[in-house]
Amino acid sequence: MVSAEATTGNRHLFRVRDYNLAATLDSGQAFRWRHTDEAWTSIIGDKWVRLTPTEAGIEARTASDVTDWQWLKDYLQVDVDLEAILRQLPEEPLLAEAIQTHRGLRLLRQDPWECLASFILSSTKQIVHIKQIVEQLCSRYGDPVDTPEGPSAYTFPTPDRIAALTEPSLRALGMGFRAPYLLEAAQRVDSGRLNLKQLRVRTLPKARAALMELPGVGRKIADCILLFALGFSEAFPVDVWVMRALRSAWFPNEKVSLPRLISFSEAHFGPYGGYAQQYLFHHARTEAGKIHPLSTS
DNA sequence: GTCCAGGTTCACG
DNA sequence: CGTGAACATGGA
Repeated sequence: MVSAEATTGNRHLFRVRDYNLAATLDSGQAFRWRHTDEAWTSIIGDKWVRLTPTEAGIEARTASDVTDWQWLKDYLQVDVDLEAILRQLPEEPLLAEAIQTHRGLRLLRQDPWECLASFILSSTKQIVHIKQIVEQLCSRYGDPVDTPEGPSAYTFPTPDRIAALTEPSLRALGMGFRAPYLLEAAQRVDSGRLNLKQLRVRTLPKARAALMELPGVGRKIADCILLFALGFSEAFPVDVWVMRALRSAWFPNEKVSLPRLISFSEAHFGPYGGYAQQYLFHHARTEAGKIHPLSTS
């Protein structure tokens, strides 16, 4: 018996409604997706993937034949009941507006190592630049991947590959003071001193504390890994954009410190706060792009 | 040239 | 706990 989704070959249709592919892949949770004529292309694990939104759902295409598509189903989180999650978020104007504007924005389930390494490189960097550095890292130290045609593609380099590098060779990719942080993280993961997969089955505070033992990983970056890779949907990364959104919408003309905003978000947004955070973040960034950078009113 | 970017760390009240 | 400076680099 063949189920509706058991397509063999290099194409597969994920029947899913309410999935905003553009918002999901371009909202700063993953850094390797490229948008070309209606489709999104990236490397997941060791596979080249192209995704196209269609009426029926998401059409996926790979370079070579695939028999089990579970890895991609997990990555995209197509089985998540988004409506049920959104119903559990507080009903407030700014959040409602963000959800309305970017209806169908989802959270991905990424590889923990790639997510950790990428966000170590993210601190005080614009997303466009993070993408550039990540691509440099992959093309220089990743393994080549089969593609249908076009430019060559590479995997995200494994921890042991990066662990064997030197700080200057990483700095040569333009990552600046983040280079020693990435190197140290790679060495700890490679040596087994940090077991990323095991963090999934720990409590959120313990998993967060384990991540924050890494140099260059504070509360915000730790929460990104917890939310985007380890499945902790209550994690709520507070970056500059979310910080501004929280201050303007929840604490207008009040001086609220970052630690207070963090404890507020922890108590206020609940078990799926991470979704609220991602809507607020994406909404803030896209709204900012619509107005002139210098118009502050 | 100036400002800012999905922050973290360290020093100091 | 709260604040301020330093940290590299490049896009706007």
